[in-house]
Amino acid sequence: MASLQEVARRAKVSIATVSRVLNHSDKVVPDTRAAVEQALRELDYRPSRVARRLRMNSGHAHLVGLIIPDIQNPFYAEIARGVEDAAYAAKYALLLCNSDESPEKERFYLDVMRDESVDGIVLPPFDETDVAVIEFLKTGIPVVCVDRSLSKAKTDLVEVDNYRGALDAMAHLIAKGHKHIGLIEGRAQVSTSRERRRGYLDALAENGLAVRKDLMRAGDFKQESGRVLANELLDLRKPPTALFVCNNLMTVGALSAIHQRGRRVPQDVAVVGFDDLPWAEVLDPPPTVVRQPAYDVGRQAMELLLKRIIEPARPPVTVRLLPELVVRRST
Amino acid sequence: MASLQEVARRAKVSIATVSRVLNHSDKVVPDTRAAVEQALRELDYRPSRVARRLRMNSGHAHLVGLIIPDIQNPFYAEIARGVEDAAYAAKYALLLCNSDESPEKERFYLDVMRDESVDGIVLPPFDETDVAVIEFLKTGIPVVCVDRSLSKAKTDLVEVDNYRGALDAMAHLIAKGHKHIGLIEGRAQVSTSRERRRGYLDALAENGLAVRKDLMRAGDFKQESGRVLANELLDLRKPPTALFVCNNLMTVGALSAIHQRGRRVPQDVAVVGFDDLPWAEVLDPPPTVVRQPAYDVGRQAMELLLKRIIEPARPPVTVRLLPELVVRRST
DNA sequence: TTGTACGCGTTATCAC
DNA sequence: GTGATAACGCGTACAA
Repeated sequence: MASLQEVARRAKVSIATVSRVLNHSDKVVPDTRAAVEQALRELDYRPSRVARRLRMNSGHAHLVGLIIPDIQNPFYAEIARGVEDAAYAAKYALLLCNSDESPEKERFYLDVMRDESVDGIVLPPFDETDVAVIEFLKTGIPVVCVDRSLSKAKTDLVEVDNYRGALDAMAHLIAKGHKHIGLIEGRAQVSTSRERRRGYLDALAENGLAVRKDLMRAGDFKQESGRVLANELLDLRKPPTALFVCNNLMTVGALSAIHQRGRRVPQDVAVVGFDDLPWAEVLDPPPTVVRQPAYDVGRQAMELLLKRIIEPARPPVTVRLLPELVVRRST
Repeated sequence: MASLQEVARRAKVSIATVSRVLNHSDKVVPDTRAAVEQALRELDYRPSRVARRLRMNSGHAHLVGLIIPDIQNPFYAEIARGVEDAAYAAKYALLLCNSDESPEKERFYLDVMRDESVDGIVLPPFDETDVAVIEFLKTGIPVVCVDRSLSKAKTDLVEVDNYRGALDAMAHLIAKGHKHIGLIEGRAQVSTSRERRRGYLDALAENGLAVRKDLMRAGDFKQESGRVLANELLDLRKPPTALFVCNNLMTVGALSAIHQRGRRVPQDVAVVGFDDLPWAEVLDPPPTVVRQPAYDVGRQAMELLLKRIIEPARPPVTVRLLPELVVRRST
């Protein structure tokens, strides 16, 4: 744990000189430079990121935060991976936190980010009006939203065309002849939910299909709610012949509910999910899904963040990526 | 971003007094305390974790590191979740990094941990002789190993009884009448691989079954290697009738290879995996696995770490958790 | 080209 | 009880 002081002493120079050979490699004569470098090596010197961060105003921490709702959700894990890869490529470290879809945890970690003086953060806001995030913007620390957007603030944003994805999913189901399609959506206040629901409704309307309110259920993005809501739907007097399930975990829940009832997919009920599932090929059945390019979402978000750290005043940009319908055997 | 200075000025006291009302709530008369607290509120003061960390020697960062090989692997995601929950409960933030089973990335993040002066780290070492981790121990920053152990250093450790797990898996297969059991293991230098292989061999020996070297293959813990090695084994002149696959991702790879060849599980080949798989009930077939209590591994590791942070000199302890054979329909 | 000295925001040790 | 003040390790004007 050698400090600049000790290195300077050993090299018989001042700390300023040591600092100079470390940073702006300018103006230092080869001789002293060599001496300093040797001392550096001998003491195995490593600069303290903490002291550096305290000294520099901001944008030099080489540390960014990522707050995701659930690290065990493969969709977010993939985003995290994209962010991580881009961060690592730029030699940035990542303060990764798990908000558990809980505003309190989100707020706690947002505070940590601020108190740690990170260079920026990326996160999917809890919902469209996430006050904790809005509040955080005041710190001036750059924020890039991913997946979900904020309604009353403009930040950099990387999202997927959820409306288009829902349209594709519904078109596919309708082409298969389904007229009664159940919707299992997520929390209504989340931008992705709103867009997917809009796609569901528009697809119905454009194809002259009636909207049945009893076929529309809202869950919480978790597996259990997919199970429960699928059961509710299938218990209906006039059950749907197909399900459009708006995220990966709820799709698994729905699938397992259908299995448990001894019904067959897709013969008895067809299912289209949102988000691809890992190991889709060994699922029973391999599910048809709207695949989101989650890795790219993360990667591009991090790249946007790096640009903004360098140039804080640049106008916010929105990157909208295209989802892709992957037809497998659940439809 | 108000500092102690500004709060002090506003409350017309010294920074020492402000610091006192914040920390040791001792010795400060109600009047001044009230004034300070009001200033604190008005300025929305938040202490800088960075400055605090620079000042305090160690053990007060309220920040710990977690380095895992692959955040997209559900086993590690579950460990991470356990660590995270225990950390959050103690109001610690987590610097979570993804080493990608790469020694260089591991070293980079280890350096970050050191340079950030974290209070401690938890990680599964790359292998038994992981030099980067051994080196890191010299910093004096507490290290808790999870899942995998170090052969030439004693640290706190939370592991699973891998030998017992392998024994159970093999006993199950042997009871089903299998005599030619293929082994797909991970990198040999990893403690978990060694133990599982030992279980495999001992089970064979104890049941008077011959060891066939051609039935033993080593992969890299990733899905692709499971696929490739399963194919190699099934291509054998005398292929195994059952597979013992030593981690989750390789199990998925093996399963998909078998599917692709049009063979049935378990009729043509039985499969036991190590590590449970999420959504096992919707897999085809639901796999029989040796389930590791990954969440508890993470939780207990973090609890061990917290204890060590408080009491750095306590003797290292090893916690060994029991795995559980979950019999489903792949055997 | 190199060295001195200050400040970043804390905590802690002294005096008063 | 409270207030100066000295660190912690670093970057950088400014002086030499």
